[in-house]
Amino acid sequence: MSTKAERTTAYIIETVAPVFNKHGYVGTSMSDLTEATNLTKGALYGNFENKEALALSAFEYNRNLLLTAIDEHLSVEGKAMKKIENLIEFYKKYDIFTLTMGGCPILNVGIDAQHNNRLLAAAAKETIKEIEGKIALIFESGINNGEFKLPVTPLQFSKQLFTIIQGSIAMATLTKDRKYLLNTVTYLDVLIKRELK
Amino acid sequence: MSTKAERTTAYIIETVAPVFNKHGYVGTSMSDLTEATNLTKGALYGNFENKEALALSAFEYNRNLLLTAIDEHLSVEGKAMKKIENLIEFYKKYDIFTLTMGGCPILNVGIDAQHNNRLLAAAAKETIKEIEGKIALIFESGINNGEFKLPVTPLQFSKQLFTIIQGSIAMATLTKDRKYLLNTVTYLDVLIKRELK
DNA sequence: AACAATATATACCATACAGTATAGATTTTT
DNA sequence: AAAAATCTATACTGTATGGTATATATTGTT
Repeated sequence: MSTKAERTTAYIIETVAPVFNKHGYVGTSMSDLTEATNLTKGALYGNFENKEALALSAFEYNRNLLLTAIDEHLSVEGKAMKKIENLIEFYKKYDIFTLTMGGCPILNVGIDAQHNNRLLAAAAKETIKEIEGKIALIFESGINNGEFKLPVTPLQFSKQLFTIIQGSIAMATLTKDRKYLLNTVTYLDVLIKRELK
Repeated sequence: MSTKAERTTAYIIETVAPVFNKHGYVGTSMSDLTEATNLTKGALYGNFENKEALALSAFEYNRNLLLTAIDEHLSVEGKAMKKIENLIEFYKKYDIFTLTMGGCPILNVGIDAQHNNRLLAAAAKETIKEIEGKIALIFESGINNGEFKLPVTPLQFSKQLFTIIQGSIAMATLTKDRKYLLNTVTYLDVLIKRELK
């Protein structure tokens, strides 16, 4: 069983993660965090070196939630195409999935940190690379199984797929209209099946 | 000819716009702005009511630069398809276009302001609507001229087109890799020609 | 149960923040 | 060129910021 201190650290990260994700690194103050956690500065600074360390842990937490969800949807039984379809279904409801964390962490943190925090910006970039890699692996297996052929390399196809997904996430976020997710991600489904021969 | 005060106001907006666009509303301090403009607080507060008014004017300035560029590319001589192609060419070099303003104002301001400033968030949303409307008009004219047919309404097609464009802008920004713009926007070109029959 | 180790609360620091009052400088108008 | 209007610099609010020192509680260990 975990120690009290470990559970407190975990509690802080969980509680703080949506606050950072919503309001950004500079937009989140230490008092925002003491308020959210109902802890004092002493507790926060006892468990984390500074605000930046907190923000990095918070992003890592959200990132792990996302990567785990993606892994789950990609590890469904069946052919490669089935796995991709399952991932697309996940992204149709991505707004609901990211509701508790306060929006897409890649987009929010990545854009927010761009000119404000190198480490956070790098972490967001790295997460994109990981997701693209995961999707590319599925396409690769589909090719190796003779399931389909791709017009470009698996990684390139994965990048373009994820670009369209990220576009619909951005648009749904910016306009507060989930139809962008539904429509464009649905279109993506049609698109892929037409492209894979 | 314009008065000195008007020119100062214009100078402030121009100078301040990229700062706000890069660092966001909360991430930009009044002293950042006095530094950038080489003016004092007195000058800034003499010309603008407060920080929010400055940020709104700054966004409006960037937004106008963008809308003007889009208008220019859509008003090229020729058929509707030619206009769309011209717009796509513009977005291939969008990173260069937005270099001086410090990135895409819609994405930066829209995401940054999401949970920090209602007016800015609404302004970004409104700008998206305007752009989608402009593109939809071109598709509409193409249909009316008998140039092509669309599988969905002009506005819906425009929305999906812009979603993919905004996706490649987001990805290019987050990864600092302009290939996302080149590749996905190029793919978009192929896609449209296949879709329009 | 007593002790050592650790975690948290309180009070505080220097600095930075948005915003203001006012005096002096510069335009604009007459 | 003088007067009125306007713009800008300076000096100053009060408050909030991230971070720290230290005393007090709370845990974990023996």
